[in-house]
Amino acid sequence: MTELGLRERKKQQTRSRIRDAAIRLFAERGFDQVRVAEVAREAEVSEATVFNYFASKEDLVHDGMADFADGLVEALRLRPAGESLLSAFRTYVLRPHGLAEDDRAVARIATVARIVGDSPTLRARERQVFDRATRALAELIATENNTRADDVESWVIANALMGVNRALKELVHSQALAGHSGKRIAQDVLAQGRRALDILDEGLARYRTV
Amino acid sequence: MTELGLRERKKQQTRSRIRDAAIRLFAERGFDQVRVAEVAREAEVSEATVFNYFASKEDLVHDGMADFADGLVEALRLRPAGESLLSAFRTYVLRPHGLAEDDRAVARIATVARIVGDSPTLRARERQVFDRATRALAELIATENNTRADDVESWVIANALMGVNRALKELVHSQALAGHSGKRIAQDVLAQGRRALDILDEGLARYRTV
DNA sequence: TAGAGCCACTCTAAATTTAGAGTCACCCTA
DNA sequence: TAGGGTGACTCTAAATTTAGAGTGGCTCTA
Repeated sequence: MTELGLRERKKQQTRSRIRDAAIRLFAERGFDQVRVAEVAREAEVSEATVFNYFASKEDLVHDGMADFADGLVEALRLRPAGESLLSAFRTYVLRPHGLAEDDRAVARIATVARIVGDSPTLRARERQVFDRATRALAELIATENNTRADDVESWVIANALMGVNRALKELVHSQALAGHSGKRIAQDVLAQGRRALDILDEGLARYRTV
Repeated sequence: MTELGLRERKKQQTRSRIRDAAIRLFAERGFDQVRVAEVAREAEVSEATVFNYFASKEDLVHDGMADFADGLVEALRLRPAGESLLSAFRTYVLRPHGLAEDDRAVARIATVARIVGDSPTLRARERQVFDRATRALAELIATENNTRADDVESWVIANALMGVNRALKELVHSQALAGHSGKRIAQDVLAQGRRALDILDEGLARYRTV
């Protein structure tokens, strides 16, 4: 499809080499026991180049995590004119993500999940990433509704939506760690995603009497 | 031994990738049927980079040939003070070249020999390479003897020495093409080398009556 | 608590690679 | 024999990578 030029192709290769090397070393010895210089050496690249591609050591792992979190915000921001927020969210949550056909990706996810789980630094960073995305989402909603940026309603909605997104990510991680197949994980994500969407639709009234 | 830095290591890798790609393509389709742009594509490098490393398309093949020819000149130029030219030449001819332990190198030599044999352009270039080296050797000898650069004696000696060098190269090529082992080739080179040196020692007197 | 060491990260200049346009010799064909 | 196409090779500016010398926070130890 996308005929990439030589320059662009090499950049992708370099980025992959660095990230793969990092994940491999982190998985072996733990995030804090590996220096960035070692990642660079393993990837056959200078330390400066590592920082050209990743803003921080933590980003070597959370690379895609920020993209994942921002992905929701962008999908909602760019939804077709006239479509409701909740409808666009439904589409986004139920979209195909390719895990069913890619067990190697599942294995990578499991590895990353373990690395993150083992490192307080990385868990903190993950919260930060989601927090920032949630903030951005709240601002988007507030803007669309012409309300103040710190409007409580925007925050509640943003948290609810990002919460679902994050919960599904957690689901994928735990399933991947449990060694489940991509196919099964995809099924579970779909089922749990629908349940979450239903809850959002109905609101919390049903919990009032619990 | 030699701890090469990252930059130098990558340059060697790039040079190898280009040369290997070129040899592979030339062996498949012939020297004239392959464009430099294709070599570049196969080596995953821009065309400009190919010319950064090799002055001409022909040098993709004769890469080492010029080094080989110049190697003799340099070895003689840098010989220990006081050692005679012929003595240094003997040392050079009988030096270990590693072919006995490297049958992959022998295979590469055979491939290159076939490519060169099939291309008039490349055969002409090979003659040119040896011619230039012979010229340089003659000048070196003339300089050392304080004679004019076009002194006949220097030329005779230079041609004799380079002739041996070249004959041994031809021997290696034909043996490699015949599929002989590196070990056997090394033995033959040594034996024939000694014979050649003997002839140089004795002079041509023995042929006077033939 | 001062000092030493470690390590993530930054900065700068130099080296290398790339894209792209252009030159030139050669061959082929009308 | 003029004109068009091909392909080796050159040139320039911009992009990328590297070496190497910092900076600054943190921890450990005397």
